Amino acid sequence: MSVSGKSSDCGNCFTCQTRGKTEWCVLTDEELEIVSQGKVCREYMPGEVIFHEGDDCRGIHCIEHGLIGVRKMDAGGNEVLLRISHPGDTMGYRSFLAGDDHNNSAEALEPSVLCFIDGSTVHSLLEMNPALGLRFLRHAAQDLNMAEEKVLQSATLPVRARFAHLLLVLKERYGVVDDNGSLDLELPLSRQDMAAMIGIRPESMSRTIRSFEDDNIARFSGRRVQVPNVKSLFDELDVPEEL
Amino acid sequence: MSVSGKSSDCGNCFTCQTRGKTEWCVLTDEELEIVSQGKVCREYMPGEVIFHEGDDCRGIHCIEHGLIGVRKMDAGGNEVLLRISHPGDTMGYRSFLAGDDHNNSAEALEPSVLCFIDGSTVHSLLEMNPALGLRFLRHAAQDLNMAEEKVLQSATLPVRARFAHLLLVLKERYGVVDDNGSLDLELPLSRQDMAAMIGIRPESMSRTIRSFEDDNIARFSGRRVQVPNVKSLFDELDVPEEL
DNA sequence: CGCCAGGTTGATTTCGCTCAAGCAATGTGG
DNA sequence: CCACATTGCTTGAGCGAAATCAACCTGGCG
Repeated sequence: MSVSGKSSDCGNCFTCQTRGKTEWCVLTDEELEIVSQGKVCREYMPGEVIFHEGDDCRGIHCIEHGLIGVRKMDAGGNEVLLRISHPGDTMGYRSFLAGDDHNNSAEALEPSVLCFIDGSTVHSLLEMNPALGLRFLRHAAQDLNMAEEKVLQSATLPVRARFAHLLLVLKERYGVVDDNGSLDLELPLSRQDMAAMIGIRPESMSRTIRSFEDDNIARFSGRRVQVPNVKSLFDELDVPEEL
Repeated sequence: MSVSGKSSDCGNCFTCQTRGKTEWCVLTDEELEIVSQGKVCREYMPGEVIFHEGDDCRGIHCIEHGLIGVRKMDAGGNEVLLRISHPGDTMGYRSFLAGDDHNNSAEALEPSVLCFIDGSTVHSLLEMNPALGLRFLRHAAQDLNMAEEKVLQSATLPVRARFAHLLLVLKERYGVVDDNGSLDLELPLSRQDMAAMIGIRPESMSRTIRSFEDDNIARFSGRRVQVPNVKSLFDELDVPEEL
C-alpha cells in the first residue's frame, strides 16, 4: 500500500488539483477545513464499483483524479452509460439532495481517486454557505440540459450522427486538432461503453465504425482515432439533405 | 376581456390554489408580497406559445392553472415533447439560473394562466431566502432523475413498453381506478403529442394503440381510455420473458 | 497451453419509418 | 344549406436501419 498513514496524500483539499473548478470553490478556508475533516478518500481500480443503483446515499463523491462511468440499467438488464465524469466532478449530489437512494451506479473506468464527503458535513456546509447550494443548482441545471439534449438526440438522430456527436464531445477533452483540420483522438472508452453511451448494441458500434472507415471519415486502430477532416463529423450531424 | 382591472383575479399569490405545492411555499409573507408585485399574469389559449427555444430568459413562469407542454426540437425540425407541466410547476428556472437562453419551448395545451416573475425579483428572493434555492435544487434533482429515466427508456424499451409506461404515468393524474383492477383514463394529450412524448411518429402511435386494442389491453375512443386490467400495462414493461 | 472477454463479421429478422391514401370531424365562404 | 378546404387520425405497402443469432478471431492471462 503506497498510501502512507491515513489520507495524507489525497486528503488535502487545499492543494487539490481540482480546486477552483468545482462547486467547492466557493468555500472559505474554514469551511474547506470542515470538508477535509469530514471526508474519506479511496482509490478505485478499473471496473471497481463506487456505488450501485439502489444503494442508499450517505453523502457525495468528488473525483480527485481518474475517470468514472455513470451507468443506469432497466429491469430487463439493459444498460446505458449516461455519462463519464472527470476530476473535479461531483457525483451523487442529486440523489443525496433529493433524499433518494442512488438512482444510477458509478464505476471506475481508469484507476481513480475519489473523496467521499459525509452527508451531515454536506448539510452543515449548505446551511453555512448558501452560495454552495446555488453552485449545485447551476450544476444540476446544466446536467439537466445535457440529459434533455440526449433524450432529443436518441429519439431523432440516426446512429451515425449520434456517434459523430460522441466523437466531437470526446474531442474537447481527449482530442488534439492539427493546424489543418485533422484530429487525433485517444478514446477513453471501450467500444462497448461507447455503444452504451449512444444506446446501441456493440455489434452496431462495430458496423458504424466500419462505415466511418469506409467513408474515410475516420480511421480507428484500438483506441486511437484519426479524423482527417473534422468538418466531416459535423456533416454527419445534419440528417436530411433535401432538394 | 373578462379580466377586470389589472391582475386582481390571478394576481394574488396568497390565495393561489397552488400555493404550498410549489417551491414558493418557503417564502414569508413579506417575500410573497414581493413576488406579487414583481409578477405579471397572463392567460394563454391552447396552441399559444409561452416561450420559444432560444428566446432569452428574463425570469421564470409559474403555472396557476391549465396544462403546458414543454418541447424541444433539433436541427432537422424533429420535435420531442419532453414533459407536460401542471399547475404549481415552475418553468424556465433552469435556463434562468444557468444564465442561458431558453433551451426548450413551452406551449399551452389547454387554456392556462401563467404568472411570470421577473428575473431581478427572483434574484433578490434567492439572496433573501436561501431555502428557496434549496427548493429549486431539489426540484432540479428530481427533474434530472426523470430525464435520465427517459434516456434509459427510449434507449432500451420497445414502443409498446414506452406507451404502457406513459399511460401508467398519466394514470396518476388523469386516471380513475375502479374497485376491481379496471382503469378509466381521460387523456390530456392528442395522439400526436403522445407520439412526441415517447419519441415515435404519429403513424406508429396509431398502430401501437391498435395493437393494444387487438390484445385487449385497452380500448380507446377519442381521448377516453378503458383499461380492464391495469396489471396488463405493467406486464408490458418487462421485456423479455425468457425460460 | 487453453480459456475467456472484447471485438468483428455475416445472415436473418423485426420494428418502426416513409410515403401515400382514405376518412371523420370541424370550419368557412358563397 | 351545401361545396370545399383543413386538421387529426387511421390504415396499408414497402423499405431500411438496427437488433438478434451465431460464428469466429484476437490478445491477454491464469
